[in-house]
Amino acid sequence: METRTLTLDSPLTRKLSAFVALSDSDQETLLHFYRRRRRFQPGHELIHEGQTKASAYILAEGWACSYKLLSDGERQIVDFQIPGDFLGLRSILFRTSDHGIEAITRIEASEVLRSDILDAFAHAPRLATAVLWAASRDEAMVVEHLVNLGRRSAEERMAHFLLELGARLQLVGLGDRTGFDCPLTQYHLADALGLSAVHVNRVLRHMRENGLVTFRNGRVAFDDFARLGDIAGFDMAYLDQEGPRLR
Amino acid sequence: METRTLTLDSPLTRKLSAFVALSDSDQETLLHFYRRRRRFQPGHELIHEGQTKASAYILAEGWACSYKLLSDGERQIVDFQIPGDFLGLRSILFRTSDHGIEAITRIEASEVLRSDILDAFAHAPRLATAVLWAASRDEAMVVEHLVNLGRRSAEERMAHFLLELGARLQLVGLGDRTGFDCPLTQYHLADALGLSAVHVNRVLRHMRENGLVTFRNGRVAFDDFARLGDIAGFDMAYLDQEGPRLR
DNA sequence: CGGTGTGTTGAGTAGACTCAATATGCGTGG
DNA sequence: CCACGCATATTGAGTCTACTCAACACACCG
Repeated sequence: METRTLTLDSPLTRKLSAFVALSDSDQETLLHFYRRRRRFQPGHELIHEGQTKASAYILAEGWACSYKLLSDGERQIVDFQIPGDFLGLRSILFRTSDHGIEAITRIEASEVLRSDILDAFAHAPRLATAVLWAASRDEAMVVEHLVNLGRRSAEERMAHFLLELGARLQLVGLGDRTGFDCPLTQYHLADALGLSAVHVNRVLRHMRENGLVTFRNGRVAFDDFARLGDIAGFDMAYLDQEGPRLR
Repeated sequence: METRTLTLDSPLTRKLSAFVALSDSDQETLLHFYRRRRRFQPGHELIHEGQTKASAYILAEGWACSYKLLSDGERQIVDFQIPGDFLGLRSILFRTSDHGIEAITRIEASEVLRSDILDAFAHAPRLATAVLWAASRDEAMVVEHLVNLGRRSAEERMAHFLLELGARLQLVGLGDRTGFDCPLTQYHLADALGLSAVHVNRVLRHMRENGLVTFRNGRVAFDDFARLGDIAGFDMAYLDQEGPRLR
């Protein structure tokens, strides 16, 4: 029954395989993405907004975030990236990057050149479909984030955000129902949730005092998972990943 | 110099050609997408949130919007679709649709089945790359919308939204520097911008009285394009479409 | 000619913001 | 080992943006 001879257990291979059945040759092509392993310090800007010729990366270790800057100096964090995530895809598909990407912790990542991607698509066409699928799942997360900003109160946003992050981390084995380790500052939360840092602090205090969730010393602890889900209206359907759909 | 014998001038062909040079055979495959022409009344729900087995559509005429509903009955409009736009791609890539799509005006659209897409990707692999490219451009718009909701004031949001819509309509010949015809109600604007309908009304009045823009009787008139762009911090780089990039 | 959808305006409220001061923790250099 | 600086977290006070509720205007349509 087992037709695969290769069992490449990289996070990316696993992620893409969730959408499209990849042949051995497809998987071998993917290997090329892991040739250029890099290491970056916290705060390092991997991709600069407006940069031309940018690379993409596959995150192996640590946290990063993608963001856009506004003319008045404020910033909006679009998404956080955790181990296994692809990062900066749009910045290689387009001439100039429409967003910046910054390391939050010390990170390890494989640099993927524009030519790596395009060659891969040319030699292993199914990869293009697989990447489209993965990119669409990322887009679904951005859309949910957008709903969060547009129609939810500060506390609902926070609840939703922490639950989504928790769910994503669980998928890669970095958290469980009780909580997860989290290197983000309240400024990161503010920039992601469209709030002021001061208000983030107040909201966190309120939620802690109400026995919902405790964010302290780099750890998020879910004190009442069920009630948190109620407040957030958290569905999780959009994070859905199921077995290979295309043979 | 001209290697193409086919000149299929559909909006979608033009859009995809902006990213990837399509062969005659690719373009012929695309033709299959136009077999099932449909017509829908205003308010018709083309895709229901949570629907399984949904189709996608290519919009030929009229306006539509994609949205998500919240448990309390509110809705957040994620994007508006205008002629030439692809609509509901994520709803066929995933088992269940994470968003709804509704006709705003009477519309004409070609229904694209899941199998149409997947067959096309199998027979004309470059199409998968082209669609990935187009989907990424759409994602860039969603990201800019997200920034709008997270970090801009009501007036800035409105300015940015109207300018973006104007720019997109210009690309398909449905508007110019002076303005464009717009079938949206103030409720649509409210649901898109994360504001209450009452506040949308006030903001529009304020902008009209300040000689910025006039939205009346189904027409948006830019009274001071430059100042509007200043207020919005409108860049337009993310809408960028240039000649074929991949041969 | 009344009903329904849309737009308009006023009055009062509340959630989130800004400014400002004060902790707390950590790394570096003396 | 202590002192200092810097980043982050916390709390208070006052303000403002955008919201809710409510009333009314206008147009289109059956």
